[in-house]
Amino acid sequence: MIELNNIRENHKEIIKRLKIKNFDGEKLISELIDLDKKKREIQTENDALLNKRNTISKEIGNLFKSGKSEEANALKNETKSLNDNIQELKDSFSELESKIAEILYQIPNIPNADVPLGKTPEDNLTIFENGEIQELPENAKPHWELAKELDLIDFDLGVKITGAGFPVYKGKGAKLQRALINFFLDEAETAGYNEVIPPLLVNEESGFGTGQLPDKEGQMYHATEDNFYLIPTAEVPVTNIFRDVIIKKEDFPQKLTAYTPCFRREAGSYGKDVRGLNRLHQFDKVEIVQVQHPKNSYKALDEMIEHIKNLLEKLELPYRILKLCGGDLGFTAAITYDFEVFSAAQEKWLEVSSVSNFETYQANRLKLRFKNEAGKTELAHTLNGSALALPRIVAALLENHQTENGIKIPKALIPYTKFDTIN
RNA sequence: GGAGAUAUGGCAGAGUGGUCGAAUGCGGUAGUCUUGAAAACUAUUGUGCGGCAACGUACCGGGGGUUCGAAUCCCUCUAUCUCCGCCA
Repeated sequence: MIELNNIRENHKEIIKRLKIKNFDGEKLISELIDLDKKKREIQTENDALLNKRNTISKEIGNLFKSGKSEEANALKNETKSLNDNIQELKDSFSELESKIAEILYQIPNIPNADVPLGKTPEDNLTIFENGEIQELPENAKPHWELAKELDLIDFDLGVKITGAGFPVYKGKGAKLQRALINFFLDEAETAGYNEVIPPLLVNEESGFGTGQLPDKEGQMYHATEDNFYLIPTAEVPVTNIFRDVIIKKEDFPQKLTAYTPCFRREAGSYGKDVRGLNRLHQFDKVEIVQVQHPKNSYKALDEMIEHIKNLLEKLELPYRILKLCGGDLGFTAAITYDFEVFSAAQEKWLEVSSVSNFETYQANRLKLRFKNEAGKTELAHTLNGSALALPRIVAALLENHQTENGIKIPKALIPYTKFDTIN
């Protein structure tokens, strides 16, 4: 969430910037400033009372020690009314505090000044395009047909075992998954990321830390018995490694990568868009996460973009990079770049990666800080990106690399699949 | 799942009602000494909130209670450890 200090000092600028996200923060923020002012007044008042009580208590102690119990008992009465007062102030203080928190949770991250204006995905800015969009043979098929014919993925079997959106990968289809995961992890390691294997279920606190909670619990599966959530992305457990951490500045940057399955409920979308691998409830993803000194976070973002470009080029897929417009930007992101690959047989672009800088928004929730040059604690910046999400990559690989003799595996991937064709 | 024990600063570890934000040791930082380093010595060294600051205030696993006053007493939750059971 946004830092209260920042809102106190720059509320006009913040309201203006939030408009890029099509978020009207005027009312909430003025309410916030009001509550904050009241809260500080109460604290000052209460601190003075507490000070008084502490002083008196000490005196009582001393009096008892020197045997003057009558005087001590007289003082006791004095603290009675003080305590009533203190309790009252304490109550209104915590009430104000929770009201403030509640409002802060409702305000999205401030978009970077560089974020383009716009309301819908159509307004996203294509900033880069690479790779030939190849001519496919006349009888080119979409991936769900290819997957069925080649017996790579069994969607119906998944329906039987669990439900729609939980496919079963078989034979070379399963091996292709494993190959991609290993390929992505190796590439991330080469780029300096340390691999971790985090839990796939997280507690409530972790959900708050990265911004899935409150309000967005609908996207997550919830194990109510133990109040755990199935992770929608490795971002959640991996970023929460740094919850409540003060890192040494020489430990910057922190670069982690993790392969995990991801679970998304994603209710409410039907039809062609969710066909085959386009949208699943369970899918595999390799995530990259960075914790950075604020000075370097945008450099790190560029580096992450380069990393993902490299992956797509090695997979020989035509892709483009979009800079998300304000309206399409996520709640917690300051800026986001989406990577899309072209699905030849479906004749559309599929999102395969999303790279974001959250600046201090998550760090503030996580209390992820470092000591700056002046010795003060300061919030770090967090970033993450998919590198990459598997299903749509698989879809694009099948569709784009289909030939009359089967599916051709890109050269970079053959050492991992140990086969060069699927037929 | 059953029984018992424990939870204190970066770490180890004292502290069982007031003078405790907390002894001591290790570690960190700065300095003295040294050509330099080590050793030794000296000082300093948690976090949040309010305040320009002085300073005030809160925090001893979390929450609640008793008390004029709680790290210390009571209740409760959670985590860890040991033993038993079960299991991969």
